[in-house]
Amino acid sequence: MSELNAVFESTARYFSVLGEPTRLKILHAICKGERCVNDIIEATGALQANVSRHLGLMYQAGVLTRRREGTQIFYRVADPLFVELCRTISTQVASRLPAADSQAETAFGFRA
Amino acid sequence: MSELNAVFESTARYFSVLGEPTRLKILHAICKGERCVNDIIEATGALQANVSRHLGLMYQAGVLTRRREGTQIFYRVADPLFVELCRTISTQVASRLPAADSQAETAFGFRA
DNA sequence: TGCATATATCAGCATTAAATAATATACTTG
DNA sequence: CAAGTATATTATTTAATGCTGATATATGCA
Repeated sequence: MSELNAVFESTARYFSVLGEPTRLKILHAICKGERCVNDIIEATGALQANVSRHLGLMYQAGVLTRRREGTQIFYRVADPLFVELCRTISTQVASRLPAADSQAETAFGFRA
Repeated sequence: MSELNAVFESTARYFSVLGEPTRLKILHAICKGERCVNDIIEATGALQANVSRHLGLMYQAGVLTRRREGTQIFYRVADPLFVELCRTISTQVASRLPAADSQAETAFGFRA
């Protein structure tokens, strides 16, 4: 029974990875295919150090995958499940948002 | 483009609801069927006030559903999807946990 | 070898968000 | 009124974020 606590805490940490706007922005930026860090920086408008930290965090959590090509590194979502997850939740969440319904459909490539 | 930020923030808040060990413990406690608050308090070992707050939080987030019967209130998971979600993630997460594999199968009623 | 580019990492700081505990109080129903 | 829950308050603590800036690593190219 007590060992389950470890599972709960790890799982919580996992969900927390997805519980941050900037990281969702990053996921959104690469949900249609891999992108190099520079592209992600531009897409999110965040600072390089911050983007790198978030990418490293998501990579370690197993949400993202890396691939090096020359001097740049391409990130992609490890499992399509994550994107679908974000899409599902964001669609449901957006349906409760005032007058943001139209935008919901563009998040995470819904029907894009 | 800027309105998407609202979606990202709401979605992040949503995932954050699942990103807390005590709340996952609560979900685990009621994943097989509805439970009254007292049962949940016992199952989690948390204080009544805290449990109530977590329950209220998850209820408002749309994760839980309420039902009153006399003086007690029964909570249940709003959508089986959530439980499956937790099960999926916790199973994957637990597979990386040292020597906790056996426990993973009991979390959120996996193969129970 | 040496330099430039792309990315990662680290440190320090200010701010904010959230959790917990503890306690008290209010509400609802029988 | 009693039992079961919800809510509110306060204090404390923990942790995450962003920013700035500096530094480190890896690759490619001259």
